[in-house]
Amino acid sequence: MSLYLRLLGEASNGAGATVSSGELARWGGTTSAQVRKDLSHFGSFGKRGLGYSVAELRDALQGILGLDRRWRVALIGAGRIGTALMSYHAFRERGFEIRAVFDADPAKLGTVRQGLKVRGVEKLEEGLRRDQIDIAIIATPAGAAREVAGRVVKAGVRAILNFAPVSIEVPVDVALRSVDMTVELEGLAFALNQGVGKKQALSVTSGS
Amino acid sequence: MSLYLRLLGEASNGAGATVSSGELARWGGTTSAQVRKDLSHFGSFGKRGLGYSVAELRDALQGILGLDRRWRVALIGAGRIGTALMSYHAFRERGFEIRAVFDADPAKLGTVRQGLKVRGVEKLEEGLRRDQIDIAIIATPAGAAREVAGRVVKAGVRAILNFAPVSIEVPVDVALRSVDMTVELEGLAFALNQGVGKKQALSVTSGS
DNA sequence: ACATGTGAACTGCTTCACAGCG
DNA sequence: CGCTGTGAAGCAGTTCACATGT
Repeated sequence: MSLYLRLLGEASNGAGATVSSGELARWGGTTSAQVRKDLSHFGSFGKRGLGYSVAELRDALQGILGLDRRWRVALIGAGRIGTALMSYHAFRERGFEIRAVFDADPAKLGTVRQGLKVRGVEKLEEGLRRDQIDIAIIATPAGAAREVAGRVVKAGVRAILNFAPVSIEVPVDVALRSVDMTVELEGLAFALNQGVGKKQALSVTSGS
Repeated sequence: MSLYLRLLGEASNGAGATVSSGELARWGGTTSAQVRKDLSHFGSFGKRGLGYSVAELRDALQGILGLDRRWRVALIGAGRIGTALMSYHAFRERGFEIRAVFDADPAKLGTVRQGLKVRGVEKLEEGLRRDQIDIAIIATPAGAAREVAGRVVKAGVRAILNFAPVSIEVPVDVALRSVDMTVELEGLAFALNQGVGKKQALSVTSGS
């Protein structure tokens, strides 16, 4: 749960050098037992009677989540969402470096955005391999997403973040995450329709 | 699960007028029993020995998900992500209309983007109420997200879609969804770190 | 005394298996 | 005969409760 890592980052400002499972729980909207189970699954980081050292726990989580190294990311699709992602500083801060950008539109080919030259999709496989890309972000129109995903997988990339509003199938040895804003909005509409505000609530967040 | 609705939309091109639970399952990456359970939870839409009528099921799901009406959406934050969302046609197609845009930057105040005039955040509460906003999308920098969320809730909006990379707390009678791209990438990094490609896979999608 | 770490009970969801209807 | 709808079994993840260590 990379959520904890974020919580720690927020907590380190002003809070003491130690946090209890209860504090983390209140912050994260869960229970203290939940927090302890989650963390204990990876090892024993806490000190009994005290809690968890913020700094220690943060370092441990960074190691577990693989944030102690840099990841090479390719962005496929330089449309509205793609360009927004290029300038999303939170990525770089967390060790995710966008090293390559591809697009099918010849008009965009060769243009430089955020210091990155847009390459043609026909050079996708070659580029992914040459730049040793770890993670591919698909920000193409829905129609192109499936084909792109297939090519990305064939080129040997084993992690895909999909922003296109289509379901994508990948081999079991490829990690896939989909961010579908329409689905999220529909979830909210559903909640409102069921009568949030009457007695029941809905609060969903995706975790690691 | 609004995922089914999307699948139906994709299936309606070319496929027959009827689908079996097995077909939906393969498309959605689950099992036939799962599909039947999910759908049966809201009623009996299928015909035994045949399957589900694509058109009938789609209409039923639209009703359940509240997509038979239009939802009034406000966008708070007209930065990179915000502007990308404004031109995201999939929203409008699904009945989500962005009716108001707010931003704190005086330079953007009054400018028109995608046919929407940017208003100052100080008029947030007034605007939300006047335009009878159903859903607020928070696309502000991380630092401002919490304050904005609080004001939105106080103004009576009961559904929030948060794009800022911070955890937000809302009363139980407010529906909240968070789209955190950094968390998604971290999830992928974690999967790669654990050795996807060895024997285990990770495939996560958020549903309704 | 305080807060972790963990076995035990529990809850909710997924899978199985089959009766029933077209 | 095929596929749905659903009770029953199985499983994973959460909550409870307490023993243990500082």
